[in-house]
Amino acid sequence: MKIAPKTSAPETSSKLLDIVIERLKTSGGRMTKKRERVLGALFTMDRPASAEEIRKRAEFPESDLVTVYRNLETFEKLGMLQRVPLENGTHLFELTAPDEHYHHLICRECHKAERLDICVTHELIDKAKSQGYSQIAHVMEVYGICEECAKH
Amino acid sequence: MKIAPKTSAPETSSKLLDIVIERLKTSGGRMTKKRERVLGALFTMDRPASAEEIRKRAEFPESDLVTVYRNLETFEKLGMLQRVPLENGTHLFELTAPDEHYHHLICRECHKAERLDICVTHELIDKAKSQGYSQIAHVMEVYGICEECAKH
DNA sequence: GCCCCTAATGAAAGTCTATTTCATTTCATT
DNA sequence: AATGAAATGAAATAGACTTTCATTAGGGGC
Repeated sequence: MKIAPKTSAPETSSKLLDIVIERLKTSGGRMTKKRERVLGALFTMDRPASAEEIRKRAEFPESDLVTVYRNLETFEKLGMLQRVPLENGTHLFELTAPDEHYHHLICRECHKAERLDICVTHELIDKAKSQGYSQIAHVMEVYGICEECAKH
Repeated sequence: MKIAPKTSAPETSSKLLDIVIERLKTSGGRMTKKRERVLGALFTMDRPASAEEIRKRAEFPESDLVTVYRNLETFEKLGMLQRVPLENGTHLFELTAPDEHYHHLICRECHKAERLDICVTHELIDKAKSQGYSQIAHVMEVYGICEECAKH
């Protein structure tokens, strides 16, 4: 399956679902029953969730966790799914608008993550404090391919 | 081993090593030969490194990776070590000034991480671009204990 | 210097998220 | 319906990190 390059398509009034389906077709992907259920699960979530939570929400047997992972990977490559890193090295997953990405306020204990609409560190922390969060920590890391690696 | 509360001690001219040792003693910890080697490794690093890299630098046999992890955990609890999350869910580690923390510019390929002195997202990205990084992505997440969890 | 308590270590097994392999099934296009 | 590639299922694997438990060794008190 080839994955389409990330184009900032003109934002029409079509829903996220339509965009996903369109991108899927464009890239040679198919809409299967399982994939529909995973998508459905992602759509009903109001916050990022773990692969395991998504499996349950899609009403898949435990053995189908691998299908969830594979679908998440697909949506990620389509530029419509974001991986939210937790402090323990695991991830939550969430559908996004095309090629968008979000930041979150994440409970260190229950891992509930809620989306934030600001993107500046001290504002984020103020926001967290004002919402009653304690023991606040944050990560902000920039990833990229360095010039040296880009040559190879 | 009890861990001392994070106090912002008045910044004297004492070196980082002295501070680590002092905090260690205060919290009931000991300075062992192995710990000295791990600390030594951390001190000679000019950038965050993986536990495995630290093991090599400390000239430990492979079986002592667990000792590295345990020491990293100790230093982290002392408020003098930061875990830098990578995109793949693993971490790099780096000594920090007491209760400080840093952000980094990390190569998505070789995982080389260099410290940044700015803390605002768009500035970070501009900096990354100006340094020739490509395929730039970043994470900025805020972690904390939510009010609900704090009650339990 | 010697005791003694407790922290730290060593070895090995265990956890857990996530990925890979490969045979089989299923989609969607012709 | 036939066909070729994509998706799935089952099971094994990867890999970072943790835990258990017996043993060793700091370092304060004497």
